Amino acid sequence: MSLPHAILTALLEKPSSGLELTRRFDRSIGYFWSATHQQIYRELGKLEAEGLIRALPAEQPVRGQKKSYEVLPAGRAELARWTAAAQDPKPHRDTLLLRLRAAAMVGTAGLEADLRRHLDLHRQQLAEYEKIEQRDFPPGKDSAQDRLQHLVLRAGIDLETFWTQWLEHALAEFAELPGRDAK
Amino acid sequence: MSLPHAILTALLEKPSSGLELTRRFDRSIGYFWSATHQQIYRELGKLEAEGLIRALPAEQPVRGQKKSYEVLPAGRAELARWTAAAQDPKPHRDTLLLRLRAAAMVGTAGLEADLRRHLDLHRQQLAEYEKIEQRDFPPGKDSAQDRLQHLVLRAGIDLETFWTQWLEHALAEFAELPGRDAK
DNA sequence: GTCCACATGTAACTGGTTACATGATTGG
DNA sequence: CCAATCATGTAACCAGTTACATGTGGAC
Repeated sequence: MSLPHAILTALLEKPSSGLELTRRFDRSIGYFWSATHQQIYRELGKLEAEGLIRALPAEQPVRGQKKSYEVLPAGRAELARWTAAAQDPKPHRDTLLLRLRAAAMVGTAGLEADLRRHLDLHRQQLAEYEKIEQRDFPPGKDSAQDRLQHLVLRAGIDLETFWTQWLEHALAEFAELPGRDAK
Repeated sequence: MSLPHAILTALLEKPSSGLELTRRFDRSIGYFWSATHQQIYRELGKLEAEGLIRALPAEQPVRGQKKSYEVLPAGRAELARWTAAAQDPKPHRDTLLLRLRAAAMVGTAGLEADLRRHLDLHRQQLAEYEKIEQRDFPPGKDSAQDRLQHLVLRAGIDLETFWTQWLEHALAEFAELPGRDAK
């Protein structure tokens, strides 16, 4: 039950239309909560029906016509409630680790190439985050909002750093494995 | 499409019944691919129907009676195929980071307590992983299988280390935030 | 003989993904 | 006026979650 709250957050940051939201879910917010445009439109409909957001301009119930939304007080209240409520961490699901464990049983043939590819992807993501950090968080900016958003970005940077290091370590191990395609 | 492969891996490590698998998905495998017993029974049915696994002993189609499975050659082949196939990383979804970003808009009231709770949970998990590392991977054990499994555990340890550090950092930031319940 | 733990399942629901449909606007 | 792009949506499907159902076997 987090997508609606992700959308509320995005709309509080800036009132937007469905497509604008979709674009922002491809960067920024999407870095830790991804969503497709289909999900977003579906959810916008629900949120509007529940009275948490409303369409901005003079009614435009026309298909193909831009429709922007803003958060209503009830929406802000719901987001505050949800943010403060205790939540248990969701169980992990990581395919790459699973594949490594599978490789311990059926052999590592073919896996190495994909590890390299992932390493590359993580390096790119890391570079992107670091660019964002330099652009959006210069030394001066440290209001409460800035600090919190910076903290989130920091998590992204540290996570990507972890993955690149771990993948480098894994590839090094692969290199000195006895039977490269061991049963 | 990873649950069946998680089960195949677990069954290759050791033929098991549904409940035994469930227990192992609460530790070990479950640390990076969790599953409930309902999922597991459903999937065991499918895998058997597809001829990737088979029930072990003299047919026991009795409810409430233990039924163990083993992997068939076709199952092993499918697992090897899947392990080697290129796969794109799945989009991230992290509620805690989302809540922090929401807090930048609606205030941090109430969030701090839950961060502390999460910090505690991650510390416990880290301690558990480290215990497992000492127990299962003493200096001598370094066959190809051991190395691969150790690599997976290493990822778990490093991830929990990252989270504990990040949460400590986040809590420190909270402590010196100007308006503790800033709008 | 009753209770409880072990063991296997069914059913309904929710959230995310994939594929497709449709209208509006703009540049050539 | 045609293609490309912007923009909003529908529908079918799939995986994971939650709630519940049912049977066995041993302890008391």
